[in-house]
Amino acid sequence: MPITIASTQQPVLKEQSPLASIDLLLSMGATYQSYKKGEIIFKEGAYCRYYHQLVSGTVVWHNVDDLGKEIIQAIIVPGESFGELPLFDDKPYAAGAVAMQQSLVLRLPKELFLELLKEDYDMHMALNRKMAERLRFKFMLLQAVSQATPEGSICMLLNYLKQEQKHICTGCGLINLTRQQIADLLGLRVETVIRVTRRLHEEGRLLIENRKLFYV
Amino acid sequence: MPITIASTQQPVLKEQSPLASIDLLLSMGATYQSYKKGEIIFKEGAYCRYYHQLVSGTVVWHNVDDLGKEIIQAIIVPGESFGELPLFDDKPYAAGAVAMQQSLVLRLPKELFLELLKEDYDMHMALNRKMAERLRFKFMLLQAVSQATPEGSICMLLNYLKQEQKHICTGCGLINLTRQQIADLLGLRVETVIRVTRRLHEEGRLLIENRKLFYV
DNA sequence: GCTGGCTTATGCTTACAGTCATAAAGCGGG
DNA sequence: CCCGCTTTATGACTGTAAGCATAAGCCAGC
Repeated sequence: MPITIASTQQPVLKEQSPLASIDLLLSMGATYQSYKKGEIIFKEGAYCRYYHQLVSGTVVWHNVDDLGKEIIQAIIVPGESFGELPLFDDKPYAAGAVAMQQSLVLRLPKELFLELLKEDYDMHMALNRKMAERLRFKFMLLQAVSQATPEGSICMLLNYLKQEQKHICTGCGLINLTRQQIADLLGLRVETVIRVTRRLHEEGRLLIENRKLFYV
Repeated sequence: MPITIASTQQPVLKEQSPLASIDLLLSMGATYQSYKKGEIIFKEGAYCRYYHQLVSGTVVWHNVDDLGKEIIQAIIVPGESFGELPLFDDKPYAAGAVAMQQSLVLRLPKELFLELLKEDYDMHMALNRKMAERLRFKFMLLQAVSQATPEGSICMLLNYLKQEQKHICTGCGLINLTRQQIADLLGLRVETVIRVTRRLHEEGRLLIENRKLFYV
Protein backbone atom coordinates (compact mmCIF):
# COMPACT_ATOMS: atom_id res chain seq x y z
CA MET A 1 0.00 0.00 0.00
CA PRO A 2 1.90 3.01 -1.29
CA ILE A 3 1.61 6.32 0.53
CA THR A 4 -0.09 8.85 -1.68
CA ILE A 5 -0.35 12.00 0.37
CA ALA A 6 0.39 14.86 -1.97
CA SER A 7 3.01 17.25 -0.68
CA THR A 8 2.00 20.82 -1.22
CA GLN A 9 4.75 22.76 0.55
CA GLN A 10 7.62 24.49 -1.15
CA PRO A 11 10.83 22.47 -0.79
CA VAL A 12 13.15 24.14 1.69
CA LEU A 13 16.72 23.03 2.28
CA LYS A 14 18.40 23.89 5.53
CA GLU A 15 20.73 26.87 5.17
CA GLN A 16 24.31 26.40 6.27
CA SER A 17 25.83 29.35 8.03
CA PRO A 18 29.24 29.84 6.39
CA LEU A 19 32.05 27.93 8.08
CA ALA A 20 34.20 31.06 8.00
CA SER A 21 32.64 34.49 7.68
CA ILE A 22 32.94 35.78 4.13
CA ASP A 23 34.17 39.16 5.35
CA LEU A 24 36.88 37.53 7.39
CA LEU A 25 38.07 35.48 4.43
CA LEU A 26 38.04 38.51 2.15
CA SER A 27 39.96 40.58 4.69
CA MET A 28 42.60 37.85 4.81
CA GLY A 29 43.00 38.03 1.07
CA ALA A 30 40.59 35.43 -0.26
CA THR A 31 39.32 35.86 -3.82
CA TYR A 32 36.15 34.80 -5.58
CA GLN A 33 36.39 32.12 -8.21
CA SER A 34 33.54 31.22 -10.52
CA TYR A 35 33.04 27.79 -12.07
CA LYS A 36 30.72 26.70 -14.83
CA LYS A 37 28.61 23.57 -14.58
CA GLY A 38 30.88 20.57 -14.99
CA GLU A 39 34.08 22.53 -14.49
CA ILE A 40 36.86 20.93 -12.47
CA ILE A 41 37.89 22.85 -9.35
CA PHE A 42 40.74 20.53 -8.43
CA LYS A 43 41.78 17.01 -9.27
CA GLU A 44 42.46 14.00 -7.07
CA GLY A 45 46.21 13.68 -6.56
CA ALA A 46 46.96 17.33 -7.31
CA TYR A 47 48.91 19.54 -4.95
CA CYS A 48 46.77 21.81 -2.80
CA ARG A 49 47.37 25.55 -2.69
CA TYR A 50 44.09 26.93 -1.34
CA TYR A 51 41.39 26.68 1.26
CA HIS A 52 38.04 26.46 -0.57
CA GLN A 53 34.65 27.58 0.66
CA LEU A 54 31.50 27.39 -1.45
CA VAL A 55 29.45 30.58 -1.66
CA SER A 56 26.75 29.53 -4.10
CA GLY A 57 26.00 26.60 -6.35
CA THR A 58 26.79 22.93 -5.67
CA VAL A 59 30.05 21.03 -5.75
CA VAL A 60 30.63 17.29 -5.75
CA TRP A 61 33.76 15.97 -4.05
CA HIS A 62 34.45 12.56 -5.52
CA ASN A 63 36.75 9.91 -6.92
CA VAL A 64 36.42 8.36 -10.31
CA ASP A 65 38.05 4.98 -10.57
CA ASP A 66 40.07 3.45 -13.37
CA LEU A 67 37.08 3.31 -15.67
CA GLY A 68 34.80 5.28 -14.90
CA LYS A 69 32.76 4.53 -11.76
CA GLU A 70 32.16 7.55 -9.58
CA ILE A 71 32.40 7.41 -5.77
CA ILE A 72 30.88 10.48 -4.14
CA GLN A 73 32.69 11.51 -0.97
CA ALA A 74 30.52 14.54 -0.26
CA ILE A 75 28.06 16.88 -1.93
CA ILE A 76 28.97 20.40 -0.89
CA VAL A 77 26.34 23.07 -0.29
CA PRO A 78 26.90 26.83 0.11
CA GLY A 79 28.71 27.80 3.31
CA GLU A 80 30.73 24.60 3.49
CA SER A 81 34.45 24.17 3.02
CA PHE A 82 35.82 21.36 0.88
CA GLY A 83 39.16 19.83 -0.07
CA GLU A 84 40.57 20.71 3.34
CA LEU A 85 42.52 17.53 4.10
CA PRO A 86 45.79 18.56 2.40
CA LEU A 87 45.85 21.77 4.42
CA PHE A 88 46.66 19.67 7.47
CA ASP A 89 48.85 16.87 6.21
CA ASP A 90 50.45 18.37 3.07
CA LYS A 91 49.51 15.34 1.02
CA PRO A 92 47.79 15.64 -2.36
CA TYR A 93 44.00 15.91 -2.68
CA ALA A 94 42.31 12.65 -1.70
CA ALA A 95 39.44 13.34 -4.10
CA GLY A 96 38.58 15.76 -6.89
CA ALA A 97 36.00 18.55 -6.87
CA VAL A 98 33.67 19.45 -9.73
CA ALA A 99 30.99 22.15 -9.95
CA MET A 100 27.59 20.51 -10.42
CA GLN A 101 26.05 23.83 -11.39
CA GLN A 102 27.35 27.32 -11.94
CA SER A 103 29.17 27.91 -8.63
CA LEU A 104 30.97 30.63 -6.74
CA VAL A 105 33.89 29.71 -4.51
CA LEU A 106 36.02 31.72 -2.10
CA ARG A 107 39.67 30.71 -2.27
CA LEU A 108 42.29 31.57 0.34
CA PRO A 109 45.95 30.65 -0.28
CA LYS A 110 47.12 27.88 2.01
CA GLU A 111 49.75 29.91 3.89
CA LEU A 112 47.30 32.70 4.65
CA PHE A 113 44.74 30.14 5.72
CA LEU A 114 47.16 28.52 8.15
CA GLU A 115 47.95 31.95 9.59
CA LEU A 116 44.24 32.51 10.04
CA LEU A 117 43.89 29.20 11.90
CA LYS A 118 46.74 30.07 14.21
CA GLU A 119 45.24 33.44 15.08
CA ASP A 120 41.60 32.53 15.18
CA TYR A 121 40.87 29.70 17.60
CA ASP A 122 37.12 29.80 16.96
CA MET A 123 37.67 29.44 13.25
CA HIS A 124 40.01 26.54 13.95
CA MET A 125 37.38 24.82 16.07
CA ALA A 126 34.69 25.45 13.46
CA LEU A 127 36.82 23.63 10.94
CA ASN A 128 37.41 20.83 13.46
CA ARG A 129 33.67 20.47 13.85
CA LYS A 130 33.32 20.20 10.08
CA MET A 131 35.97 17.48 9.96
CA ALA A 132 34.28 15.63 12.82
CA GLU A 133 31.01 15.86 10.90
CA ARG A 134 32.66 14.43 7.79
CA LEU A 135 34.14 11.58 9.81
CA ARG A 136 30.78 10.78 11.37
CA PHE A 137 29.29 10.69 7.89
CA LYS A 138 31.98 8.24 6.80
CA PHE A 139 31.49 6.09 9.88
CA MET A 140 27.81 5.88 9.01
CA LEU A 141 28.45 5.20 5.33
CA LEU A 142 30.78 2.33 6.12
CA GLN A 143 28.15 0.82 8.37
CA ALA A 144 25.57 1.38 5.64
CA VAL A 145 27.55 -0.33 2.90
CA SER A 146 28.23 -3.23 5.27
CA GLN A 147 24.52 -3.94 5.55
CA ALA A 148 23.43 -7.31 4.20
CA THR A 149 20.88 -5.85 1.80
CA PRO A 150 20.73 -2.69 -0.34
CA GLU A 151 17.48 -1.84 1.48
CA GLY A 152 19.50 -1.70 4.65
CA SER A 153 22.16 0.53 3.11
CA ILE A 154 19.68 2.95 1.57
CA CYS A 155 17.50 3.24 4.65
CA MET A 156 20.52 3.88 6.83
CA LEU A 157 21.66 6.67 4.52
CA LEU A 158 18.17 8.20 4.34
CA ASN A 159 17.77 8.07 8.11
CA TYR A 160 21.05 9.86 8.54
CA LEU A 161 20.20 12.54 5.99
CA LYS A 162 16.86 13.12 7.68
CA GLN A 163 18.35 13.26 11.15
CA GLU A 164 21.10 15.63 10.06
CA GLN A 165 18.79 17.62 7.80
CA LYS A 166 21.09 17.24 4.85
CA HIS A 167 20.00 17.18 1.23
CA ILE A 168 16.43 16.84 2.42
CA CYS A 169 13.62 19.38 2.58
CA THR A 170 12.88 20.14 6.23
CA GLY A 171 9.21 20.60 5.52
CA CYS A 172 8.14 17.97 3.01
CA GLY A 173 10.97 15.43 3.21
CA LEU A 174 11.96 15.74 -0.44
CA ILE A 175 15.30 14.01 -0.98
CA ASN A 176 17.50 16.31 -2.96
CA LEU A 177 19.62 13.55 -4.49
CA THR A 178 19.21 11.61 -7.71
CA ARG A 179 19.08 7.83 -7.55
CA GLN A 180 22.44 7.84 -9.28
CA GLN A 181 23.92 10.00 -6.51
CA ILE A 182 22.52 7.70 -3.83
CA ALA A 183 24.09 4.80 -5.70
CA ASP A 184 27.44 6.60 -5.94
CA LEU A 185 27.42 7.34 -2.21
CA LEU A 186 26.80 3.70 -1.35
CA GLY A 187 28.71 1.88 -4.07
CA LEU A 188 25.50 0.48 -5.58
CA ARG A 189 24.17 0.55 -9.16
CA VAL A 190 21.44 2.93 -10.26
CA GLU A 191 19.12 0.11 -11.20
CA THR A 192 19.41 -1.33 -7.71
CA VAL A 193 18.54 2.02 -6.12
CA ILE A 194 15.61 2.44 -8.51
CA ARG A 195 14.26 -1.02 -7.73
CA VAL A 196 14.80 -0.75 -3.97
CA THR A 197 13.19 2.69 -3.70
CA ARG A 198 10.19 1.44 -5.68
CA ARG A 199 9.90 -1.51 -3.31
CA LEU A 200 10.19 0.80 -0.28
CA HIS A 201 7.44 2.92 -1.79
CA GLU A 202 5.23 -0.13 -2.26
CA GLU A 203 5.87 -1.07 1.36
CA GLY A 204 4.87 2.42 2.43
CA ARG A 205 8.28 3.22 3.91
CA LEU A 206 8.99 5.93 1.35
CA LEU A 207 6.94 8.17 -0.89
CA ILE A 208 7.56 8.54 -4.61
CA GLU A 209 5.59 11.30 -6.22
CA ASN A 210 6.17 11.88 -9.89
CA ARG A 211 9.61 10.32 -9.67
CA LYS A 212 10.75 12.37 -6.69
CA LEU A 213 11.64 10.72 -3.40
CA PHE A 214 10.10 11.86 -0.13
CA TYR A 215 11.26 10.46 3.17
CA VAL A 216 9.20 11.25 6.21
CA MET B 1 52.42 -20.31 -9.16
CA PRO B 2 52.48 -19.39 -5.49
CA ILE B 3 55.38 -17.38 -4.12
CA THR B 4 57.33 -19.52 -1.68
CA ILE B 5 60.23 -17.38 -0.51
CA ALA B 6 60.56 -17.97 3.19
CA SER B 7 60.71 -14.80 5.24
CA THR B 8 63.39 -14.99 7.87
CA GLN B 9 63.34 -11.51 9.38
CA GLN B 10 61.76 -10.59 12.65
CA PRO B 11 58.42 -8.84 12.13
CA VAL B 12 58.77 -5.14 12.87
CA LEU B 13 55.80 -2.77 13.04
CA LYS B 14 56.40 0.92 12.53
CA GLU B 15 56.45 2.80 15.82
CA GLN B 16 54.08 5.71 16.18
CA SER B 17 55.48 8.68 18.00
CA PRO B 18 52.81 9.66 20.52
CA LEU B 19 50.30 12.19 19.20
CA ALA B 20 50.68 14.21 22.39
CA SER B 21 53.77 13.84 24.57
CA ILE B 22 53.03 11.68 27.58
CA ASP B 23 54.72 14.17 29.92
CA LEU B 24 52.58 16.98 28.58
CA LEU B 25 49.39 14.99 29.11
CA LEU B 26 50.42 14.00 32.62
CA SER B 27 51.31 17.59 33.48
CA MET B 28 47.84 18.65 32.35
CA GLY B 29 46.28 16.12 34.69
CA ALA B 30 45.86 13.00 32.55
CA THR B 31 45.69 9.68 34.36
CA TYR B 32 46.59 6.14 33.36
CA GLN B 33 43.81 3.67 32.89
CA SER B 34 44.38 -0.03 32.42
CA TYR B 35 42.03 -2.34 30.50
CA LYS B 36 41.94 -6.10 30.34
CA LYS B 37 41.56 -7.96 27.08
CA GLY B 38 37.99 -7.62 25.87
CA GLU B 39 37.17 -4.80 28.27
CA ILE B 40 34.99 -1.96 26.98
CA ILE B 41 36.63 1.49 27.10
CA PHE B 42 33.57 3.37 25.91
CA LYS B 43 30.37 2.51 24.11
CA GLU B 44 28.86 3.84 20.90
CA GLY B 45 26.25 6.46 21.76
CA ALA B 46 27.69 7.25 25.20
CA TYR B 47 28.56 10.75 26.29
CA CYS B 48 32.26 11.60 26.03
CA ARG B 49 34.17 12.95 28.98
CA TYR B 50 37.82 12.28 28.07
CA TYR B 51 40.50 12.51 25.46
CA HIS B 52 42.02 9.03 25.06
CA GLN B 53 45.52 8.13 23.96
CA LEU B 54 46.81 4.58 23.81
CA VAL B 55 50.12 3.94 25.57
CA SER B 56 50.44 0.19 25.13
CA GLY B 57 48.32 -2.68 23.86
CA THR B 58 45.78 -2.58 21.05
CA VAL B 59 42.31 -1.09 20.86
CA VAL B 60 39.60 -1.63 18.27
CA TRP B 61 37.24 1.22 17.49
CA HIS B 62 34.13 -0.28 16.00
CA ASN B 63 30.37 -0.55 15.62
CA VAL B 64 28.38 -3.68 16.19
CA ASP B 65 25.07 -3.68 14.38
CA ASP B 66 21.67 -4.92 15.52
CA LEU B 67 22.80 -8.51 15.56
CA GLY B 68 25.88 -8.88 15.76
CA LYS B 69 28.03 -7.93 12.72
CA GLU B 70 31.12 -5.94 13.59
CA ILE B 71 32.28 -2.97 11.51
CA ILE B 72 35.84 -1.94 12.36
CA GLN B 73 36.40 1.79 12.07
CA ALA B 74 40.02 1.73 13.16
CA ILE B 75 42.56 -0.46 14.91
CA ILE B 76 44.48 1.73 17.33
CA VAL B 77 48.16 1.22 18.03
CA PRO B 78 50.25 2.78 20.84
CA GLY B 79 50.77 6.52 20.49
CA GLU B 80 47.46 7.12 18.73
CA SER B 81 44.44 8.96 20.06
CA PHE B 82 40.97 7.52 19.62
CA GLY B 83 37.34 8.48 20.21
CA GLU B 84 38.18 12.12 19.55
CA LEU B 85 35.13 13.12 17.45
CA PRO B 86 32.86 14.09 20.36
CA LEU B 87 35.55 16.42 21.70
CA PHE B 88 34.82 18.71 18.76
CA ASP B 89 31.10 18.42 18.17
CA ASP B 90 29.76 17.42 21.60
CA LYS B 91 27.78 14.57 20.11
CA PRO B 92 27.91 11.03 21.53
CA TYR B 93 30.59 8.55 20.51
CA ALA B 94 30.13 7.45 16.88
CA ALA B 95 31.67 4.06 17.65
CA GLY B 96 32.71 2.03 20.68
CA ALA B 97 36.23 1.13 21.81
CA VAL B 98 37.34 -2.24 23.19
CA ALA B 99 40.78 -3.39 24.35
CA MET B 100 41.97 -6.23 22.12
CA GLN B 101 44.72 -7.08 24.57
CA GLN B 102 45.75 -5.86 27.98
CA SER B 103 46.08 -2.12 27.28
CA LEU B 104 47.20 1.07 28.95
CA VAL B 105 45.44 4.32 28.11
CA LEU B 106 46.08 7.93 29.09
CA ARG B 107 42.86 9.80 29.77
CA LEU B 108 42.54 13.56 29.96
CA PRO B 109 39.20 15.13 30.97
CA LYS B 110 37.54 16.90 28.06
CA GLU B 111 37.65 20.42 29.54
CA LEU B 112 41.36 20.16 30.31
CA PHE B 113 41.94 18.76 26.85
CA LEU B 114 40.17 21.68 25.20
CA GLU B 115 42.28 24.07 27.29
CA LEU B 116 45.37 22.27 26.08
CA LEU B 117 44.27 22.64 22.46
CA LYS B 118 43.68 26.34 22.90
CA GLU B 119 47.10 26.88 24.42
CA ASP B 120 49.14 24.51 22.32
CA TYR B 121 48.80 25.19 18.62
CA ASP B 122 51.23 22.42 17.65
CA MET B 123 49.24 19.88 19.60
CA HIS B 124 46.09 21.15 17.91
CA MET B 125 47.65 20.72 14.48
CA ALA B 126 48.93 17.25 15.38
CA LEU B 127 45.38 16.23 16.18
CA ASN B 128 44.19 17.80 12.92
CA ARG B 129 46.74 15.70 11.06
CA LYS B 130 45.40 12.62 12.80
CA MET B 131 41.85 13.47 11.79
CA ALA B 132 42.95 14.13 8.22
CA GLU B 133 44.65 10.74 8.24
CA ARG B 134 41.47 9.07 9.46
CA LEU B 135 39.44 10.81 6.77
CA ARG B 136 41.86 9.71 4.08
CA PHE B 137 41.55 6.17 5.36
CA LYS B 138 37.76 6.41 5.11
CA PHE B 139 37.93 7.90 1.62
CA MET B 140 40.05 4.94 0.58
CA LEU B 141 37.81 2.39 2.32
CA LEU B 142 34.72 3.73 0.60
CA GLN B 143 36.47 3.43 -2.74
CA ALA B 144 37.60 -0.05 -1.79
CA VAL B 145 34.15 -1.34 -0.84
CA SER B 146 32.77 0.16 -4.06
CA GLN B 147 35.03 -2.09 -6.12
CA ALA B 148 33.20 -4.57 -8.31
CA THR B 149 35.00 -7.59 -6.84
CA PRO B 150 36.25 -8.51 -3.35
CA GLU B 151 39.70 -8.95 -4.92
CA GLY B 152 39.57 -5.28 -5.79
CA SER B 153 38.52 -4.28 -2.29
CA ILE B 154 41.14 -6.37 -0.54
CA CYS B 155 44.00 -5.32 -2.82
CA MET B 156 43.10 -1.67 -2.43
CA LEU B 157 43.16 -2.03 1.36
CA LEU B 158 46.44 -3.94 1.34
CA ASN B 159 48.06 -1.41 -0.99
CA TYR B 160 47.03 1.38 1.34
CA LEU B 161 48.32 -0.42 4.43
CA LYS B 162 51.62 -1.06 2.71
CA GLN B 163 51.97 2.49 1.47
CA GLU B 164 51.10 3.94 4.87
CA GLN B 165 53.09 1.31 6.73
CA LYS B 166 50.14 0.42 8.92
CA HIS B 167 49.52 -2.98 10.44
CA ILE B 168 52.24 -4.38 8.22
CA CYS B 169 55.81 -5.37 9.01
CA THR B 170 58.14 -2.91 7.33
CA GLY B 171 60.73 -5.61 6.70
CA CYS B 172 58.91 -8.77 5.70
CA GLY B 173 55.47 -7.49 4.73
CA LEU B 174 53.61 -9.54 7.32
CA ILE B 175 50.02 -8.31 7.54
CA ASN B 176 49.16 -7.87 11.17
CA LEU B 177 45.42 -8.40 10.69
CA THR B 178 43.31 -11.53 10.84
CA ARG B 179 41.14 -12.40 7.85
CA GLN B 180 38.16 -11.61 10.05
CA GLN B 181 39.49 -8.12 10.71
CA ILE B 182 40.06 -7.51 7.01
CA ALA B 183 36.47 -8.66 6.42
CA ASP B 184 35.17 -6.34 9.14
CA LEU B 185 37.03 -3.38 7.66
CA LEU B 186 35.55 -3.99 4.22
CA GLY B 187 32.10 -5.30 5.03
CA LEU B 188 32.90 -8.74 3.62
CA ARG B 189 32.51 -12.23 5.13
CA VAL B 190 35.45 -14.15 6.52
CA GLU B 191 34.98 -16.96 4.06
CA THR B 192 35.22 -14.52 1.18
CA VAL B 193 38.47 -13.06 2.51
CA ILE B 194 39.86 -16.55 3.04
CA ARG B 195 38.98 -17.63 -0.50
CA VAL B 196 40.21 -14.42 -2.12
CA THR B 197 43.52 -14.37 -0.27
CA ARG B 198 44.10 -17.99 -1.23
CA ARG B 199 43.39 -17.12 -4.86
CA LEU B 200 45.74 -14.11 -4.65
CA HIS B 201 48.38 -16.42 -3.24
CA GLU B 202 47.89 -18.88 -6.12
CA GLU B 203 48.22 -15.99 -8.56
CA GLY B 204 51.45 -14.95 -6.88
CA ARG B 205 50.12 -11.56 -5.81
CA LEU B 206 50.33 -12.39 -2.12
CA LEU B 207 52.27 -14.80 0.03
CA ILE B 208 50.68 -17.11 2.56
CA GLU B 209 53.14 -18.87 4.82
CA ASN B 210 51.71 -21.11 7.49
CA ARG B 211 48.45 -19.19 7.45
CA LYS B 212 50.04 -15.78 7.77
CA LEU B 213 49.64 -13.17 5.04
CA PHE B 214 52.65 -11.40 3.55
CA TYR B 215 52.21 -8.55 1.12
CA VAL B 216 55.28 -7.35 -0.70
C1' DG C 1 49.75 -29.97 29.87
C1' DC C 2 44.90 -29.61 28.70
C1' DT C 3 41.01 -27.43 27.15
C1' DG C 4 38.06 -24.02 24.91
C1' DG C 5 37.72 -20.43 21.85
C1' DC C 6 39.41 -18.24 17.92
C1' DT C 7 41.20 -18.58 13.31
C1' DT C 8 41.66 -20.72 9.01
C1' DA C 9 39.81 -23.85 5.79
C1' DT C 10 36.61 -26.09 2.31
C1' DG C 11 32.37 -27.82 -0.03
C1' DC C 12 27.68 -27.01 -1.35
C1' DT C 13 23.62 -24.22 -2.35
C1' DT C 14 21.00 -20.23 -3.26
C1' DA C 15 19.39 -15.55 -3.58
C1' DC C 16 20.05 -11.57 -5.75
C1' DA C 17 22.98 -7.44 -7.21
C1' DG C 18 25.04 -6.56 -11.21
C1' DT C 19 24.85 -6.20 -16.10
C1' DC C 20 22.92 -5.21 -20.58
C1' DA C 21 19.40 -3.66 -23.53
C1' DT C 22 15.71 -0.73 -24.36
C1' DA C 23 12.66 3.05 -23.69
C1' DA C 24 9.91 6.75 -21.81
C1' DA C 25 9.71 10.90 -19.14
C1' DG C 26 11.62 15.15 -17.67
C1' DC C 27 14.54 19.26 -18.05
C1' DG C 28 17.71 22.71 -19.67
C1' DG C 29 19.72 25.40 -23.21
C1' DG C 30 19.76 27.47 -27.62
C1' DC D 1 9.43 25.54 -29.00
C1' DC D 2 12.18 21.91 -30.07
C1' DC D 3 16.17 18.99 -29.50
C1' DG D 4 19.33 16.39 -26.82
C1' DC D 5 20.99 14.82 -22.46
C1' DT D 6 19.98 13.20 -18.06
C1' DT D 7 17.14 10.59 -15.12
C1' DT D 8 13.94 7.06 -14.20
C1' DA D 9 12.13 2.72 -15.49
C1' DT D 10 11.68 -2.33 -16.54
C1' DG D 11 12.72 -7.05 -18.20
C1' DA D 12 15.85 -11.02 -18.73
C1' DC D 13 20.06 -13.31 -17.59
C1' DT D 14 24.16 -14.64 -14.97
C1' DG D 15 28.04 -14.86 -11.81
C1' DT D 16 29.18 -14.98 -7.48
C1' DA D 17 29.23 -13.50 -2.52
C1' DA D 18 26.81 -14.92 1.19
C1' DG D 19 25.29 -18.38 4.10
C1' DC D 20 25.54 -22.80 6.35
C1' DA D 21 27.83 -26.88 7.89
C1' DT D 22 31.83 -29.04 9.27
C1' DA D 23 36.48 -29.57 10.64
C1' DA D 24 41.29 -28.97 11.63
C1' DG D 25 44.99 -26.03 13.39
C1' DC D 26 46.54 -22.77 16.67
C1' DC D 27 47.09 -20.07 20.89
C1' DA D 28 45.96 -18.34 25.53
C1' DG D 29 44.74 -19.05 29.99
C1' DC D 30 43.94 -22.07 33.81
